[in-house]
Amino acid sequence: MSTDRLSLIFSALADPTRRAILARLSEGEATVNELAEPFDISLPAVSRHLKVLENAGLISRSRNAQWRSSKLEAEPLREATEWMDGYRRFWDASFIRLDAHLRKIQHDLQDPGVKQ
Amino acid sequence: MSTDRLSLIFSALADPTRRAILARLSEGEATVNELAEPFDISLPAVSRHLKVLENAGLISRSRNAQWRSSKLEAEPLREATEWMDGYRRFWDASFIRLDAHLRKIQHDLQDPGVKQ
DNA sequence: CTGCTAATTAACCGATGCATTAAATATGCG
DNA sequence: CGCATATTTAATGCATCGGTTAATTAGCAG
Repeated sequence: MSTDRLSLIFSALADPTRRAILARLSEGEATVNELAEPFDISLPAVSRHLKVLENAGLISRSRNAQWRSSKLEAEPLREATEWMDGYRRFWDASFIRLDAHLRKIQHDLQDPGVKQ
Repeated sequence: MSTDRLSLIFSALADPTRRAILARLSEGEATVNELAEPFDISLPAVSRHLKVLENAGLISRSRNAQWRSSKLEAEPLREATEWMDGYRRFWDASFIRLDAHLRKIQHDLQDPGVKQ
């Protein structure tokens, strides 16, 4: 029960079919049938992938007659990126340089003016 | 079978305990016992979380006597962020403005110089 | 109302995930 | 060697996941 938001987002993204669906939706809204077309899985399976994406906030859906259109909602990706940014200094080259620089300054303050 | 790298990374990140372990490791290497301490789950459970993180490339491990030390490896976070960057224009305000700007330029080229 | 199309829900199934406890393995030390 | 500590593996249980087919719901068109 009570799964936190970030877990919902990451586990929604953990499935390749769902990521493919998001990729398709980045080109525009689509109905369930349209989304299902490229995959050789059944319609109910796609329908449940969409529910997972919706629960994670990654898509929203609207009804137009008997068609349900899905739309990409990228806010959760912002949240996930924000979380990862907390680790940026461990992998981003420019951040690593900044880190080293700050460490050097720190060092120089404690042990200033080494000649040569 | 043959799970792709991104899926491994995202599903490793989908568990709150594992994210907490990464957070702890961002402050420095730690042994299994040290990592287990804040949680009220068994040692074997922690051990398996570490295996998941290792399989995703998010940590590396070394042995020192009977202690196994885990170290954060952030490269997979770079990969995940890179994937998300493909969607940046959908959520990053400055990217959205850029998008609008580019669209305007495109429009002006086709329909130039509307006076006043 | 009937029938058609779109989509979801129900019922089921096998695989995987995450936890447990108990047993096994690895390493250093007296 | 024999023991203590650190960690992993084995065996097990239960819940969730991702798929299926069959049945149901929703909306429009005649």
